[in-house]
Amino acid sequence: MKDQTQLRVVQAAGPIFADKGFDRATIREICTAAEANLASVNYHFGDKETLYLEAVRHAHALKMEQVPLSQWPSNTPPEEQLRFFIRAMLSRMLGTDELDWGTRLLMREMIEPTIACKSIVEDFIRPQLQLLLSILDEMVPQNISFHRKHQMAFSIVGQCLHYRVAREFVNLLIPEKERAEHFDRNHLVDHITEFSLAAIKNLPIPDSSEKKTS
Amino acid sequence: MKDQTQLRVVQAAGPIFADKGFDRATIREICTAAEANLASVNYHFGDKETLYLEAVRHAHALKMEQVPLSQWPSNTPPEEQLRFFIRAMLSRMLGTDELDWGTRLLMREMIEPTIACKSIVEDFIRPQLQLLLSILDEMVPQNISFHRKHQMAFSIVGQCLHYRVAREFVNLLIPEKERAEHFDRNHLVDHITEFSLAAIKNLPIPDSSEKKTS
DNA sequence: TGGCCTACCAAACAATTGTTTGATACTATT
DNA sequence: AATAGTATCAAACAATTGTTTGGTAGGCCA
Repeated sequence: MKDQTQLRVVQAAGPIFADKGFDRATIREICTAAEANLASVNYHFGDKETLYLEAVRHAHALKMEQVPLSQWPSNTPPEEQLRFFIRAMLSRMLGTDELDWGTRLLMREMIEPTIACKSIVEDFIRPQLQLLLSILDEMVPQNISFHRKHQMAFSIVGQCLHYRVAREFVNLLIPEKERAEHFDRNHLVDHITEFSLAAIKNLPIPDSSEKKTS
Repeated sequence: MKDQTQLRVVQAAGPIFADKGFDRATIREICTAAEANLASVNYHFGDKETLYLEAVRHAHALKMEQVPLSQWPSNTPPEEQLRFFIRAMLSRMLGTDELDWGTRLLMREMIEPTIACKSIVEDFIRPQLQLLLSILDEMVPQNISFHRKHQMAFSIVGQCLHYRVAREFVNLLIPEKERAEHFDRNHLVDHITEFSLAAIKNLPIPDSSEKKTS
């Protein structure tokens, strides 16, 4: 049977799309990397855009199978669950540059959404959000509203996201030495966890009354 | 004197680069928008890339003059200063789509830094960070360390950044109605401010001892 | 006036890139 | 064995795009 060139092409396309973007990535480069003929993209996928879509879905499927959502004992206290969650999310985002092209693809979808965006959110993002919400559920009053729980969740996610999205800015803002010493993954997990826990536990709980909006 | 075509080109280039990116934006489109000849880019700027740089610098200069950093009475309590700061930052990020191309350019620089990145950080980002740090200074113990203050600042910035970077994801995750009602600018300012204040005021202050890192 | 420089323009150029084509080997089916 | 279908390939194609060119108009100065 043929040498699975279709598969080789998708696999080669992922990293290339990830770090050069849709436009800068050329079919020629992808096919060369996949050791496939130039025409194989149009033969197997129709055009460049559907190859991109397929590559994103492939990356997404990979992430799903290699990063299981939750895996802690069922009796883990919610505070520790949150720490685990944050650790996992930060790990995914700050992945060493070898194999984090999946995340890079995701970032691109964020600021320049394509058709792949919707399925990514439903299959990949939403389950994570649900998990985070269920952790929060054990720490906040039962009667808290939908949107407040979501706002808290986004506050936590945002803190993690920052170190990926604004990574280059952080590098320029924080001196090398300081960064190596206090902004590595472990310290960031600790900080974000404690910052968030302190916030969650001391947040005022006015749910029905409107708040001052200056 | 000539019709300032050089200026017209930079001005036209900004929005186009912002929403199509460097590659998708064509010199022809820019020149058409600027009502300038196709050759003017190469005549006035040398090549496409330096035009891009000039456009970014131009956008950046505009932002600087139209969004003054702080303007609150000197006796404003730090809690309210923080609220103002967050409001200003969110406003800049969620700007109505007409004139927020400056921010869009910034986003692109974040995830795909060019040579313009460094000067943007120094002239635009760092002053904002300094201002935020000075606000925090009035709310945290004096002896708190450099990196912990910066981590707090990043936690605040990250929460705001999230709603811009992951905007499309939020739109898909939160139903339209809910979003219009509880995720508009005013409500987000309130939430982020209170979340951050609760965190800041209740954060443990272990500065010398290492923390658990699971 | 006559030269000189700058700004501008229409047209052409050269390189890249996505896509198509026609042929060839190979497999499976009848 | 003959046929049909699939996968692969080298080469060509067509469109786009950044860049260059040669020329024109007009201001400025000697």
